[in-house]
Amino acid sequence: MAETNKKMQVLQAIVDDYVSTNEPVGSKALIERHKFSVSSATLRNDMADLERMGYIEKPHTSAGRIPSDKGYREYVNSLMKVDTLTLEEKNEIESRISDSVDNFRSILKNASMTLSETTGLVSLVMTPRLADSSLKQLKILMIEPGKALLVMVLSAGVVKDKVVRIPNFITPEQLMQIANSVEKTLNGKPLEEISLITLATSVKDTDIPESLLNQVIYETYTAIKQADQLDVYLEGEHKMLSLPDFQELTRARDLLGALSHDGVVAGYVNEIGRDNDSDSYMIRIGQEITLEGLEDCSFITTTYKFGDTISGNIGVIGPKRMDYSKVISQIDFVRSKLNQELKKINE
Amino acid sequence: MAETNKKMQVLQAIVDDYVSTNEPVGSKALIERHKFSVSSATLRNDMADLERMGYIEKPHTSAGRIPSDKGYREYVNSLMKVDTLTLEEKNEIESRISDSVDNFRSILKNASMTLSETTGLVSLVMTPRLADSSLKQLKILMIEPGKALLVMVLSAGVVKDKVVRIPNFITPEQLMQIANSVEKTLNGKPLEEISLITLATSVKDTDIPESLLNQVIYETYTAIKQADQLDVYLEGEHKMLSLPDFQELTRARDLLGALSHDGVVAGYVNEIGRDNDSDSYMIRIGQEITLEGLEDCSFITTTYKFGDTISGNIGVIGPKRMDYSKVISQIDFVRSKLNQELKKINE
DNA sequence: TTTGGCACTCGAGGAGATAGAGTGCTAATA
DNA sequence: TATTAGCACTCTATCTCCTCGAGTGCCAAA
Repeated sequence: MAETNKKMQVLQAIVDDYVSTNEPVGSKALIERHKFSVSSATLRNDMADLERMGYIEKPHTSAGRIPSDKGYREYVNSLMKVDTLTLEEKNEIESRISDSVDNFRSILKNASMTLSETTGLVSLVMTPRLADSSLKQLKILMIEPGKALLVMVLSAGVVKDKVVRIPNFITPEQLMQIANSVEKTLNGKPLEEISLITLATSVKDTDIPESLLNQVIYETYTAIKQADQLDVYLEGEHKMLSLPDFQELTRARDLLGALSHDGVVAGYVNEIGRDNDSDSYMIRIGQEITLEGLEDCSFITTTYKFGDTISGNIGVIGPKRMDYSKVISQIDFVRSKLNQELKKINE
Repeated sequence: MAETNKKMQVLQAIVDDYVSTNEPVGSKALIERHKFSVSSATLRNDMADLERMGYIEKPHTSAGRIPSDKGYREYVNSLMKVDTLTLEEKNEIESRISDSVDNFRSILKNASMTLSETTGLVSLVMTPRLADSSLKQLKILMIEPGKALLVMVLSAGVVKDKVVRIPNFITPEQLMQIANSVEKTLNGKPLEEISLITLATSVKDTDIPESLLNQVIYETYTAIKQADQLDVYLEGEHKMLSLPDFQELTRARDLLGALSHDGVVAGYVNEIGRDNDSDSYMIRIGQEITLEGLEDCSFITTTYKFGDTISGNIGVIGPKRMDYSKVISQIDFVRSKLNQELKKINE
């Protein structure tokens, strides 16, 4: 066990070095940079073992070693030390975050940009999953004959609206009547429990012709379902081009191509974050990522909170070879500031 | 004059060839591809003249010629022939555009993606400039004590909303009263004419304490001003990496870096499109573009219409070396379909 | 178990050498 | 006077060859 421990120290040193230099690390360089009390030959033996165990690999015979996915995984799980941000870093983040316009979307976008700037990587902030929030208020306003505005206030204060088409000859009074019934039934209902049937029964005892009702009901229903749509703020894609990891332009091309499907990326992040206790970090490394074109990347994501019940994802996408502990602490700080900021607008 | 005409034919051939091959074009290649009834030596003389006149230049002594910015400009202004899309191309565009969700933002985004896909370049679609539209309806809804929702319906059917903070102790009735006064004054007013003073005078004969009024007025004012914000849908940045022009990664980096400031790009496009009669094309080539990092690009933009009065920009950003006439016809078709689609949702 | 020593491997990068496309210029031609 | 053939020259892209050096694995000694 003691010897395993020793080997893990070597692995840790290799990952640290490789992350900071982006060069395959050899036994000699390792001795120089870290004060191991053994010779390079001994280290070579350990490294050969680590390779046999699958933690590291060599690009070619006469090169140093680089961590494998498994190596990174081990590093992330047990080896890396927690990094703390300097005061300047914190101030920088704090001042960036705090000068958002006080509007939900801007705050998220701003948080995403801040995160990308501080990490130098691609950042990702997603709007909250609303499926498990509930409808606090529903208003239907007549805009003009044939058109109405549906305003939904969800729990935790998110507001969504949609212009919907209604029969031309519905009068404002009739609409109001429908609206009142619908509102009464739906207010407070979790979004997921709302179905066409709930809606239809809510208005069945009015004296408005059914043909009129149906269209309004249907439009309302789709509007509610659409409210749940995930938006994603992906920032800093171009920063990947500056990293030594994606200098090969075919790689860079594939990478940016994959990132351009932000919906796909968001869906994936949503997936891996689905049943995760909040506050913890989801980390996916290299081949663990099942998205085409992102096999050389790592995802680090966590959740931010908006109100008591709903939460969204925030994180970064970077090369496998990234400073995991630093990035995690950066995400962590941005996340906490984001939480504060959101709390502010939510009273 | 006839000889100038001849030279211009040569210039046209050079641009055509260079655009399609991306290789400096030499006198011999030119003879082969186009049926000029002269020898390569004669052509060489003409080319030397064209170079003296500034229309073409050579990368180095023993290479062929490439068009200069001035050369492209001449080509675009007078030489290129109008391209027409094939039926398949039209169908492709049409089917893509027509399956948008019927919601303003989605339609614009979808148009942008379609344009990027068909041209293979970066597309750009901006939300309309609303400054010269007017406020058709203003509604203020109480969400909960201390918070209200401001809904603005602008001329041409655009809807904007914003959650605003109001004094805690304002009652729904008081808010309604304020709202009524404000609505009465503002309805129909062009956004530009609305000022804090207009707002303040609109409510001065109510019996609500001024301190309450002020905050509501102020929030309303900023909300209205913010409604004018330009959004931009920039799609397909990564496609630039596939073009032979940006194979040098420093170039690619600069380019994508510049494009990542979508606000700046949008501002620029807005600027050049400001006083332009609709339906015409704004074309900016190479150095004509005053944005850092985009000196090797060209912008082609035009306007789409939403309703009778307001309009937004649509266009592409590509390398100087692009098939101008083809791209223009592609933009044109997408634009016309977009106009149709927007008309549909606007009744 | 560790270490020094040694032969071996392989890629990065530099130095020529060559081919080929293109040019400008001159002198002959219609 | 405009056009053309011919020719010397230029420059880059590409290929091959070579060397350097970091790194390895393994063996034998400590």
